[in-house]
This record gives sequence, structure tokens and C-alpha cells, in this order.
Amino acid sequence: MINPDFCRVEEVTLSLFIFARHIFHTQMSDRKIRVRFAPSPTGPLHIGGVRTALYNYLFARRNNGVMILRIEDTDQTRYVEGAEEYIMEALEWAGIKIDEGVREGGPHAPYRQSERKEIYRQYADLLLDKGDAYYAFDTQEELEKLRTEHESRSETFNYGSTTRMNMCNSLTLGSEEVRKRLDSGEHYVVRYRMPENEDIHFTDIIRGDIVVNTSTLDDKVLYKSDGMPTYHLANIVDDHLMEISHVIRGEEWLPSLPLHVMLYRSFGWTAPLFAHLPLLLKPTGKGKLSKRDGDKMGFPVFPLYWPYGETAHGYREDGYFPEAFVNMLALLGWNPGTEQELFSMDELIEAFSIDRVGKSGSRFDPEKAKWFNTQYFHRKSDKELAGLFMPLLKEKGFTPSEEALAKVVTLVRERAGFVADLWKESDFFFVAPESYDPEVLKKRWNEGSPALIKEMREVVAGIEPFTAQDSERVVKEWIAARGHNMGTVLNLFRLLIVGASRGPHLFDITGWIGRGETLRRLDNGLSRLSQRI
RNA sequence: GGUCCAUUCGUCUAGUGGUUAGGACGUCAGGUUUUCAUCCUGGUAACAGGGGUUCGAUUCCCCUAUGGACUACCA
Repeated sequence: MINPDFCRVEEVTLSLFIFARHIFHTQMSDRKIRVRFAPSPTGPLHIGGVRTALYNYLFARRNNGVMILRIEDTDQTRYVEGAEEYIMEALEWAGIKIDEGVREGGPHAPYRQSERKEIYRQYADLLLDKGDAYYAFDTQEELEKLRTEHESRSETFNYGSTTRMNMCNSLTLGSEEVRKRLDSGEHYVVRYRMPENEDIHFTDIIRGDIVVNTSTLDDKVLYKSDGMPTYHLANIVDDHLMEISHVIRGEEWLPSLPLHVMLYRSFGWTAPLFAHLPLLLKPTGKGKLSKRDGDKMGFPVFPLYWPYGETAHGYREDGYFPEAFVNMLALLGWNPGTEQELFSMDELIEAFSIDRVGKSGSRFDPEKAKWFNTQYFHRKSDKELAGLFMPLLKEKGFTPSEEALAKVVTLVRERAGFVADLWKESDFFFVAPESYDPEVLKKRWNEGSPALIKEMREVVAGIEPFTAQDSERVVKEWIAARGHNMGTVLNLFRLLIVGASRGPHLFDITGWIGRGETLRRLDNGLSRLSQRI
């Protein structure tokens, strides 16, 4: 039936194919760019996580690659309801688009590790068969005890080449005993058998060449007793299966890179290229940016509102534009080498390159974050800002026409950086002052003031038409004719209209609120302040 | 404690074997403005320290210091 010659031919083609494949895989530059963002759904993403996702995304788009979202939920005990949705919503808000993922699907589905459980088992077995991994039966209590004992001697217990032969595992137990324990359903883990005293060299795109001796490494658990893989196994298997070309992740993973490199070697796979991103640090003091810093220091650490913790603030709810948020994050640890600071997402994609990412951690600066938002705010049209401002006003019970509101925006926009600032800078357009700034009062209010205001009232009542331009002309003419002091009159006027020494051009305000409201505010001020003298 | 990583103005950073070490945020001063703000102009301020290598090091090497990460059947 089978022609031996045909078999031979096939063998040759097969080995040729394998050879070609080998060439293909060793020449990374030929490989299709595929990156992944792989968060754990253990809570809300913080801005460091968003930045990691962003750099992955920029890198993918820049190189016509594919962006994958993989959910790493192998720790069932830390799973948090709603976190996965939060992550996806946050990325969406930031404009980071996913090509393959739990929601989008793709050729390597499923993209949730808990649904890939069976896959990992096979690969753990592969390592077991090869002798690069072994079963360990030590209980968590026993290990805990060893650790605390070592700690009391200020040492660290290391389950590795120097200690593994004293432990309870398939290297020490004998195959029959191991079989028996396995058959009886005893709990076990699979550990990687780290070689002894071998220097392993590897390269990080950002940090360059690194050498680590395997003797300093321990026999990491790859497969847990609950039937789930640990991060290390699942990560390597999935990155390989999903054909990830570049692993771009946080610096906290750098210490486990040697292990990962060893795993690729054990499996006989070509490892992807690695880039470990520096961490985001607290604005002041020591340490990395943490979820608690936000509320303590008055800035958000989350992209979106997270309703389940004590630290709830999100950039979206605090009024940041996603473009500004992304721009700010992109420049935190990366720079284009030019003096340009403002980038749209498309410009970021165009300019991004992974080797321009810095090596050291970046302190997060809330002031600069605000500055970015202000820049984007100032670039929006009056109409757009008015549209964003309107809901806020309606909530407060005001319903100006779109044109009227656009006019207000025109007048106050330059003093605002956020939509919410618009209200703080324009409240006097809608509400008469309730009180008067004591500082200004002290400086501007004296015995002559009531008479001056009465006189001013008559002038204002006679302005026709009641436009900003005519009002200014008439009032100034009156001031000049009567020999009043310009500053005195106008500042007093402003105080009664606004309640303080702030705001846009005075006659723009009176023109907008109208003659009736202007006179009302003058009368109000007069009756309230006259008693002061 | 061990392993690994990092170190340029207060902060984000550019940069080079020979530069007046550049920009931005912040801050300060002046100008514009009837107010506040914007805006404009200007100022302030840095190569962690010590050894090498070199004619010359902020730049290359080593040490120290400092900071950071990791050190789980968490990711």
C-alpha cells in the first residue's frame, strides 16, 4: 500500500519544511508582528497598565502588526467580578483597539486562559516527559514552615538545585511511590527543573544584554495543585501558540525572564523578543505608583471610575479627554527625540519606536497631566465645548440656547482646561453674586461708593442699544466727562456684577446677561453694601 | 539578606569623547490686560560621588551611594 520511496520523498520534504520553518522563526524580522496585552482581571487597570497596553498598541500599529488582548485569569482566588469588562472599556475609551481577544475572537481563541486549561496540561506533561520538570508533593504548610525558619536566620528558602533533593518530589521518591501518590489523587504541583550553574544570556530591547546564572534561580511551580497553570507556563505556552513576536510588558517581569527563556529552550521554541517597560513612580516620595496614591494626592490612578474600592476616581470622570490622557501616558517614558509634545494617536503611531523608551522609572506628574488636557481643551471649537458644557448646566437647572452658551464659552474658554472649569469661570453669567470678595471690597468700597453706583445705574439704564460695545463706549464717556477714576469705577462695577475680581471683559458679561439683570445686580449690591458705611 | 535593573534641572526628558548641556511642566520676574486668566519676554535650576581609560569625560569601564523590581501553588 505504502510506497517506501514516496515515504522517503515525503520525509525529505518534511525536513525541508521544518528547516525552512526554522529559518523563518529565527529571523524575527520576517515574522509577522504580533503583540499582546495580557492583564489579570483582579481589579481595575491602573494607568501603568494602560500605558503598557498603549505601547503594545502603538508598536503593533506602527509595524502593521496585530494587537491581542489575552485575559490571564489562572488565579481563581483573585478573580474580581467586573474587572474584565472594566479593562475592555478602559482600552476602548483610550482608543486602543484590539484585533484579537475575548470579545473580538480570532484564530487562536479562546483568549481567556481559564478556558485554555487543557492546553497547558499537555505542555506540562511534555516537560515532565523530557525530565525538565518534576512532580512535587510538598504541602504548602511544609514550605511555609521552611520559609519562616530561613527567615528567622535572615536567609531565604530557595526550592532549587541545592534543596530539591531534600524535598518530597519525584526526584527523591522513586517512580513507584510517585505513581502511587499520583494514582491516589494526592495533591501535587509540577516544578521546573532549573539547571545548575549555567550562565544564560538574553537580550532585552530596552535594557540590552543581561546574564544570569541559573544557580540563583529556583524551581518555579509551573502547574498548580488546582489543575491550573501558573503565569509562567500559561504565558509561554500562549505566547508561542498565539505566535507573539514581541513581548512588551512591565519591568516587574524582568526577574522572571531567565525562567521564561529557559522554558522556551526546553520546549524547543524560538522565543519572542522582549521589551521590559520601566515603571511609573509616585509623584513624590518613594516607590512605584500605587492604587492608593490617587486619593491621597488628589489625582486619578485609574482610567475609569471604579465603583468597588475606596479609590474610585477615573480620568474619564474627572473630565480628561482620552486624547490628552493617551498623549500624556505616551510621553511618560517614551519620547520621539524631537521637541514635539502634542501627538494624536495617529501621530504617536507614526513616531513610536520601542527603542526610544527610557530605561528608568518615570515619576508621574499630575500637573503635567492637567497641562496636556488644557492643550487639548484649547484646541476644541466653541461649539464642541458648548456641547460638552450643556449637560452640566442642565443639571444645574439652566437651559441657555446653544448660541448663547457658545458665546459664554468664547469668553471664558482660555481660563479653563477642563469642561468642569467652564462652570467655575462662568457661573456669574447664570447666577447673581451671593457675596462679595472681602479683599476687593476692602480695596474698592468707600464712602463715595453708594453715590457712584447710583450715578452709574442711571447711566446704564440709559444705554441704547444695550450691547457690549455701546455699553463700554457710553460708560467710558461718562467716566471721562465726570472725571472719575476708570479703575475705581470699573472694578466696583465688576464687583457688583461678578462678586469678585475675575472674569472676562466686563461689558461682555453685562451684554450677555442684559440690562434688566445688570440693573438688578447693581441695585442688589447697593442695598446689601450700603449698610457697610 | 539574595538576584536583576536603573541614575541629566523639583518633575518629564533631549544630547555628545571637546555643546553657552537643549526643550517641556512647575516656579520666579517683567510686559500686555480697567479685574482674573490667557498670551508674550526673560530668569531660576541638572550630568549622584569616587576612581580609572583618554590630550580631553556628562558621555566608555570599575567601585560606592541612592532608588526600583523580584524573591508565592499572585500575576
